[in-house]
Amino acid sequence: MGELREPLSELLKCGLPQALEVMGERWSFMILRASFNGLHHFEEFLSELGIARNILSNRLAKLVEHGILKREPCADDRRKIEYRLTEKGFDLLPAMLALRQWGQKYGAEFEENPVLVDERDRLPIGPVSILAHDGRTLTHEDLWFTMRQNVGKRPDHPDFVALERMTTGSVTNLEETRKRAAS
Amino acid sequence: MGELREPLSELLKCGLPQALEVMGERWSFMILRASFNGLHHFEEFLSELGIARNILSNRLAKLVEHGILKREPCADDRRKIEYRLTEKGFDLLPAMLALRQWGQKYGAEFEENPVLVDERDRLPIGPVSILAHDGRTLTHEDLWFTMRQNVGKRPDHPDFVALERMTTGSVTNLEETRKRAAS
DNA sequence: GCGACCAGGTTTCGAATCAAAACCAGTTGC
DNA sequence: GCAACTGGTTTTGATTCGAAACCTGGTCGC
Repeated sequence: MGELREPLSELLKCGLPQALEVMGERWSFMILRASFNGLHHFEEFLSELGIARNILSNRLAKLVEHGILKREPCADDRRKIEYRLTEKGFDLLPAMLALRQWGQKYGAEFEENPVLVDERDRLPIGPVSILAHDGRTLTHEDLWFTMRQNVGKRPDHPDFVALERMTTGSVTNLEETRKRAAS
Repeated sequence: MGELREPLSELLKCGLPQALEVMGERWSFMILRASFNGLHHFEEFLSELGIARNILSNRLAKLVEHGILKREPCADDRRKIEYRLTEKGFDLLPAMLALRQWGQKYGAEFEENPVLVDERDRLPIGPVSILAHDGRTLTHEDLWFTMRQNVGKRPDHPDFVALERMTTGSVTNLEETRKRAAS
């Protein structure tokens, strides 16, 4: 009962630490944004971002090392190196846009220009969203943690073990649930 | 024509720098995650995260200063302070989940447990997604930059000024567009 | 081919940030 | 009143950051 809380916290080893290992460092997201904006060369990043030379060198190396960018010599001018997003890099777009939209919403000195639109109808994109498996958009109030073996089961299912409401951390476990089911 | 590229880059002052001002610092996202997991007290964060005392103190102060957490003395025990997410803090959930899912997808030593499910059917949530205004999910290939005044206009519209494909940075401008429209 | 120049780094060194540990100040339980 | 607990601050070294100088190929003009 009481011991559910603690193990649950302990078990919450999610992907966040791994994500932050690279992207948590200063400039990583700004370099990523520049890549998404079509920049490919060292000197372009350098002048666009106003980052120190050695730090840029270091970050690009780390992003390459982690497979977010790929580094290849330019065919036509072998002085130049091209840094391009990999599939893994492209997959960071939702995270970057979510951060960006949040910063825009609350940092907002002025409205942004240019604006991101979708190809189909040229209207601004909507907010980056958390979707259920069937496409409904969810908020933090809709989210719960549960053990893998409980997926899809109602909390009064006999095999149910534990469930925790995200954010509040209020726990529903077998005993409590049985009581509620019986009453 | 050629001068479009440069001003576009210059103008891309998006919300990202403002977002990173707070959330770009080490531990900020981990503290946020802990808050979403229902932790509220200094010593809880301390033992859960393994962060240094002074750094935690500093980060909590900054998160409060930026309105992501609110700090209030506990009613029943005035030694304790409660740190709770504000609306602005809750709005970081998509960004945090997107990062987390990305880290899970590529860092994945083992499958995560517990898992996030939605209240309705207890099935695992889907990937955090970029949505068009009408709810279609978009990828980076669907995204373009355009000036605010062009929103909703086709590129062959007479008032159209400039448009840039995200990622590749290939530019469509008035002259090119007219040519294509005429041919 | 040769010297000037350019892209992309590395090195050096002072400034800022991080982390571990010790210390400090209100509250509370007894 | 006194020990223990919560949430800090201070101090001191280790790590990281940033500005500027230097280095090493590749390219270009001629």
